[in-house]
Amino acid sequence: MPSTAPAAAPPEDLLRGVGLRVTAARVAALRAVGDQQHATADDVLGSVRDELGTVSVQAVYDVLHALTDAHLLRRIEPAGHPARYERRTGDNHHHVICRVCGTIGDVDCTVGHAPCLTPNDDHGFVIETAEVTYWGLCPGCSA
Amino acid sequence: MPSTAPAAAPPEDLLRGVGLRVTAARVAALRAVGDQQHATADDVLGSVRDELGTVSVQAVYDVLHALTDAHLLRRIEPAGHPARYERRTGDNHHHVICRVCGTIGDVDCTVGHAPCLTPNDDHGFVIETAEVTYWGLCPGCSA
DNA sequence: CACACAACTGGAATCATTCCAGTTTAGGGT
DNA sequence: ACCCTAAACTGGAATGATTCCAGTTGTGTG
Repeated sequence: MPSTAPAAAPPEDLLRGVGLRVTAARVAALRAVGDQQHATADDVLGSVRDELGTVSVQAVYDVLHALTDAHLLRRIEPAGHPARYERRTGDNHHHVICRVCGTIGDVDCTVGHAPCLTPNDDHGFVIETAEVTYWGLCPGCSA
Repeated sequence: MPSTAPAAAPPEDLLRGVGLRVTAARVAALRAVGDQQHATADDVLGSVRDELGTVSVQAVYDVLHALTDAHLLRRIEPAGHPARYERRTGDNHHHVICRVCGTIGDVDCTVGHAPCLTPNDDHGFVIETAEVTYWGLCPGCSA
């Protein structure tokens, strides 16, 4: 058995698996992001409130931070848009973003794999990750 | 003679070259970003005020937008940081950013060139640009 | 089953940026 | 040279996303 539960596992198990307390807000948030990939904090707030009634704004931000720190979620911050959260973590994938409507799609690393991970001149930086964002128009907006 | 003035040309000529009115604020902002590559709006505001005395916050944002729209500046928006502006435009270069201090370095496109420009699965998007950001630690912060 | 600390509440604050209505100014036209 | 109009700038208020804070609640360990 793997030490980390698969993403399909029940939210409760995912939380215990990374040593986080199981709370209603966390379970609901995890499910919300599962249902709506690339959800904003506000989207999550909406879903969680639908499910639990009242939840504070702060709780949602706290939850999203805790889950992101535990690598159960990944945060992406497209220029000019509020942060978005997704369940696919740890697989170095990238994103296509529509300039018009902001729709986001997942893109697996291109040409071979991880081609952009090593810049020619790294300025002496110790590089941890390379993030690729494709900007363009989604099928709907290009019509 | 080329239709676009080289970046080394006096700010006044650059502005006329793209059909923008020559104003003190624009000239000063252009010089400020030339002096301090990857400057924030606030940095530019500081420099411009040093040079001209009083300038409104709004004027600096207006100027930065006008210059960016005219491709005399390029705006970069690193996740979790205020926007930054640079003079190198039109050459599809990328950036290394220090997770600790936020220092930014320019990186020419890597392996061969433009390797990440075409994703395998583009989700039907019409892709305009690919943006690569390397996250890591700068020489100072990795010590 | 109690208790300590993690998580949550609600309200105010912050930061970068934008909106707005009124004033000034660059530069083409006479 | 100087008018005049659209473009640029002023200053103050507003916005949206996110965070800070002090007090309350709840999870799960001992």
